[in-house]
Amino acid sequence: MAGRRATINDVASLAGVSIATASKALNGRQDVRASTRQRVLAAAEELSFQPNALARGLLSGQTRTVGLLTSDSAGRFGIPVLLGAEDAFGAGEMAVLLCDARGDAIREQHHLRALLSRRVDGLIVVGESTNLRPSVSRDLGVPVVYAYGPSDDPEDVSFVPDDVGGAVMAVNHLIALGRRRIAHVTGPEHYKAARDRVAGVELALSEAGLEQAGETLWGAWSQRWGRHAAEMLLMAQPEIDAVFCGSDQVAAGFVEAVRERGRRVPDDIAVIGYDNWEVLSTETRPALTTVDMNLELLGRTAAQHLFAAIDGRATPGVHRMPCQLVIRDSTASSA
Amino acid sequence: MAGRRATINDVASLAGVSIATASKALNGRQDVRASTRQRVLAAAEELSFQPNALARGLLSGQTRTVGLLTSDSAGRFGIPVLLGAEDAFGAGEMAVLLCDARGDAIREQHHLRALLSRRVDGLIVVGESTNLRPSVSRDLGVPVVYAYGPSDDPEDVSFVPDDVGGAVMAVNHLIALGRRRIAHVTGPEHYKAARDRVAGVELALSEAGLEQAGETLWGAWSQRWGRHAAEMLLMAQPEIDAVFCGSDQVAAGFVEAVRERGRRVPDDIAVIGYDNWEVLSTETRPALTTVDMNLELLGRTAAQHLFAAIDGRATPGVHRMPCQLVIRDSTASSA
DNA sequence: AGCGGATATGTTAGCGTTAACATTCGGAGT
DNA sequence: ACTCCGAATGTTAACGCTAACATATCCGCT
Repeated sequence: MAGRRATINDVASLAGVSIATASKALNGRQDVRASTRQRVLAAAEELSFQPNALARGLLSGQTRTVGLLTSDSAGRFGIPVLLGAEDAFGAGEMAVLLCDARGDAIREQHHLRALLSRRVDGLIVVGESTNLRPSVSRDLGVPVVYAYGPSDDPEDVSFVPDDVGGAVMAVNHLIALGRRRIAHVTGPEHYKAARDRVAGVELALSEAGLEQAGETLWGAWSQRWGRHAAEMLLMAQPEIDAVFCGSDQVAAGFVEAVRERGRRVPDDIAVIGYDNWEVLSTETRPALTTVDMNLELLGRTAAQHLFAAIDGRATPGVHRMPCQLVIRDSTASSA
Repeated sequence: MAGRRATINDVASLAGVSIATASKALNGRQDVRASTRQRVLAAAEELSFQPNALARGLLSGQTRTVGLLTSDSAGRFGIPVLLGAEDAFGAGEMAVLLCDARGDAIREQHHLRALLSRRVDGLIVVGESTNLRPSVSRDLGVPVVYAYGPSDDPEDVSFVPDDVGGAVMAVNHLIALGRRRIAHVTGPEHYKAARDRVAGVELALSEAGLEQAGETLWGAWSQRWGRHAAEMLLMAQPEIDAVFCGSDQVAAGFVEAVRERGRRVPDDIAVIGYDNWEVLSTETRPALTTVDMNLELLGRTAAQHLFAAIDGRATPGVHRMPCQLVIRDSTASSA
C-alpha cells in the first residue's frame, strides 16, 4: 500500500511554487502563468495528489455530502427511490451517506446525530410506506426532503406517488376496454396506499356513472390473498369482467387462481396490478398490466429538490408524482 | 432552521473553561475535576453541540467512514450484501458512503476518486455476479474487501458464496430422499455461479455413484426458461424423479409447468431451487426447497474483515461462505 | 528616471479539533 | 518558609486547504 498521502504542500514544493500558487493552479483560477500551471499539474499527477475533502469542507462549511436515511431499505420500495437519489447525486459531485434505521426510532436518532456530526449538506428520508411519518426536520439545521413516506409536518418537503391518480388510470383503462363489472381487491386497510387506491377506484367509477362490483376486498399484500380473493369473488360474483388489484403480488395470485378455475384472462376477466414489480408482472401468464409508480424518478426528483433546498429554494408541501400505466397482456383488447 | 452550529469554543466559553478542558471533559479523559466536567457537559447539551467530524478526521487521519462501491445495486444480489455490510458498520460508529457505478468502469473510477478524496478508511466492493472482477486495490492506499464478486488478484480479500457446496447440499438432499434420476437445469454458462453449481452436482452424484439424468440444460435465469426446460425434460426423459434448478426463477417456472402437465411436485418430481428469493420460493405451489446463500451474513462478514484489515490484520484470498439448504414442500418426504 | 498599474507569486490567518506541552495552584514534606 | 509534586487547567501547534491580503516583477508612459 502507499505511504502517506500527498498534500498540496508536496505538490507545491515539487513544482517549486508556494502552496497558494499550487492551490490556484489546481483550482483553475486565473492569476497563474500557463507554464506554472503546467508544472503544478504535472507535479500533482506525479504524486497522484487528491485534495483532502475534509480540509476543504472544514474551511468552506460545505461537505458536498448528503445523508440518505431509510427506515427499511430491505423493503420493496426504498431501494428504487434510493437508487434514483443516488443517481441524481452521483451524477454531480455529491456523495451519499447511507443509513438504515431498520424501523427503529432510537437507531434513527443515532444515525441522525452521526450524519449531523459529519456535517451533511442535506438529508433525504425514505419511507417504507406512503403513510405519514414523524418529521425529523425540527431544529436540524440542514434541509430535509422526504421521499415515498411523507412527513407529518406540512411545512416539510415530501414527494409521494399519486396513488389516487394511479388507480384512476387503471380503472379508466378497464372502462375504456368496455368492462363494466369491476371489482377491487387490495391490501391491509392501515396502508394509506391501499386507501388511496380505493379512493381512486371510487372516483373513476363514479365519474363514469358505474357501480363497483361488490365491496372492496381488503386483505394482505400477498399472492396467497390474491388466490383466496379470486376464489371468493368467482363464487360470489361470477359476472365480474375485470379486477383491479392493489399490488402485483395480489394480482399474480389472482390470475393464477382464475386460470385454474378455467376462466380466461383477459377474455373473461381483465386484471390490473400495481407496482410493476417486474419479477411478477412480466412472468405471470398472461403478463400483468400494472401501474408503475416511477419510484426511481421520484427518488431523483426528491434529490434534485434537495439541491434546490440546499441553495435556499425550498418547495414546501406534499408533491404527488404521477404514476404510469404499463399495459401488458392481462388487459389485452378483447376485440 | 438553526443558525451557526455550536463549536467546542462556544461550549468552552459558556462553561467558563478553555477549549482544551472542554475537549477533555467531552472525551471522557481523566484530568478534569468532576464538577468541571458536569459544567461542560451541561453547556454542550444546552447548545446541542455535535463535534465536527471533519475537524476530527483532519487531525486524526481517520474518518470512521467506509466506501461501498457496487457495480449494480439494482441487482438481486448486491442489496442484501449491502445491507449486511451497512448493518455491521452501522452498529459501531462507522458511516457508509454508497456509490453505484452502474457497471461502468469510468464511473467506477470517478467514484473511487471521490471516495479517496473523502479519505475513507476502507472500501467494500460488491460485485453483481460471482464472476471475477478487476481489482481496484492497486496503489489505492486503503484496504479493500470484495463481496460476492471476487477480485481477480489473489492477494486481495474476497468473500463469495460456496456455490459448489450449495449444489452438493441440494443434490445430497435429493439423494437422501431416495431420488436417483436427478436432472439439472440452470442459467447461462458464462456465469461462474452456474458453472460452480454444475460442478457441485457432478461432485455429489459421483460420490454417490450416480449418473446425472441427461446433460445439464443451460439457459437463462428466468421463469420462462424454467417452463421451457420442464416441457423439454418431461418429453425427453419422463423417468426423472428430481430436478435441481440453478435459481428460484428457473425452479418456479419448472414447478408451474410440471403441475400443468399433470405431474405432481414433489411426489413425482422433487424440485430444488437456488437463492431463496422469498417472493418466489415461498409463493410458488408447492413452496420451494432452495439454497440460501446467506448474503446478508456474507456482507456482514466482509465488513468485519474490512475492520480487521483497517487494523492491519488482513486475511488475503478468496473466502467461501457456506450456503444453507432451506427445506420446503417441493421436496417434502414422499414416504 | 520615476511612477502607476497589471500580472504573477508569496505569506498568513483561520476552519474545529486534539495532543503535547506549559502553567497555576494547593497541600504535603522537610 | 521553602521546595516539590500532582492535579487541574490553559496555550499552542498542528491537520490540509483556501481566501484575503502583501509583495515582487515587469511593462509602458510621462
